[in-house]
Amino acid sequence: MQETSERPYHHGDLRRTIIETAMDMLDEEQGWQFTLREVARRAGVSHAAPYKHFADKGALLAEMAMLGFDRLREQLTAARRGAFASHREEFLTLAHAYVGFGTSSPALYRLMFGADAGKAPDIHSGERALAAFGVMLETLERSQREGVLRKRAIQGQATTCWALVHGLTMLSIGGLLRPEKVGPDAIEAALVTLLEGLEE
Amino acid sequence: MQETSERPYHHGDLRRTIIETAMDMLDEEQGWQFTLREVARRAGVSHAAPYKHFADKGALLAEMAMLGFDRLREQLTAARRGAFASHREEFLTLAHAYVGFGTSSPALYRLMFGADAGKAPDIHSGERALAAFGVMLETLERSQREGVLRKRAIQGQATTCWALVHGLTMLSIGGLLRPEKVGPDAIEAALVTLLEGLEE
DNA sequence: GGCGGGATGTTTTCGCTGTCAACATTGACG
DNA sequence: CGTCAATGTTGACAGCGAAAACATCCCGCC
Repeated sequence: MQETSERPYHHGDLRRTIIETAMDMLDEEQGWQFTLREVARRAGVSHAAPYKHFADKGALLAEMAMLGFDRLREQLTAARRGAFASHREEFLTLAHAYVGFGTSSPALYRLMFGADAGKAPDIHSGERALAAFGVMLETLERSQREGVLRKRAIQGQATTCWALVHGLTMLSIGGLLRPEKVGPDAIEAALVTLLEGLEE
Repeated sequence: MQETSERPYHHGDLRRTIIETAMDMLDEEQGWQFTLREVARRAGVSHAAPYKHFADKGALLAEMAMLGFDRLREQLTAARRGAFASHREEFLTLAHAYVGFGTSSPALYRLMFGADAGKAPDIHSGERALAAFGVMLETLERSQREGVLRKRAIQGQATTCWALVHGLTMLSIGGLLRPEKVGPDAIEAALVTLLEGLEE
């Protein structure tokens, strides 16, 4: 009854296991400096096994980034599902969901927008990333159609929102928006200020 | 007349040379994956020489990030020196200088705000970094004193500005604000929208 | 039923890296 | 003039990403 060596030669679902293990390490190490060999070790396979599923480490990171965009989209659509008293409340909820995603998965968020992601040419043009951005854009468009926002080029307004929220997220991740530095409600204040610039 | 071996045993100013070489490679490789050994090679010294000046690669990167904050401060103060027709013009000039710094030194900017920088605990609390942030803060405070802005907590307004500008810079660096994607004046539009939220 | 090939995993090997320790050279200061 | 600290060099070590050669297994086809 020696079950230590029961492991079959083929893992069965290594690709998924590798991604999950790598995701765990991304969180633990707060960065993607983790070793592909260590991922393999944790997954219980030889150090070269991952190369049967990913051309190189960059390919694995790219896949992880995509997964990040999927999760972001899910989290945003989930946040939008509620009933809102006002456009303003809806906007704020969505924005907080976005920032919350980043602060609860800081390393993943950084990976999604990092320089390495930019090297894989179309990470941000792929439909999985665009779907996430789309959630924000739709909400904005609807608000504009209903006359709550100034009628300006929607792209400009979307850029403004996105940049502000992205900036808040990044700064927050970096620990630069801690309450003792910028006050307790800095994020909320920033979002409200943005709204007042957007609204009529 | 063999001047190849004229090199003295001691370099004379290796610390500076290493930093400059590393800065060059930071630009070329669009990231800080460059090799310490390659830096040494280019500097014409042995592969271990850098360790006489930097405890490890992280220490070199931290010093480079500090240098980045120095440059940012210089660029911002330089931009502020002109004469401005309005507070609005001054603000826009400053903001463009900030974004311009980031887009003309993308890898350096990323390094300054990257996760690795966050590991060296006080990179963003050191006076060199705070001096850069201070330029923006001063300008904002002056505008508020002169009654151009809503009188709200200055920290909240500063956070808003900083987050928006930081976000614009990051997105721009990532190539996500290219004119064919978000229109030609997206950055300008975002800044104006922000101003309208800040102003009375 | 068996067999052959493609997918998946392992082992081995390579060059390279960051870091360290031991040693060499030099200039400054007693 | 001698010695010491700062600075540079050489050589070593373990670990890494990647590729090549080899092993195992599952699946469809005869």
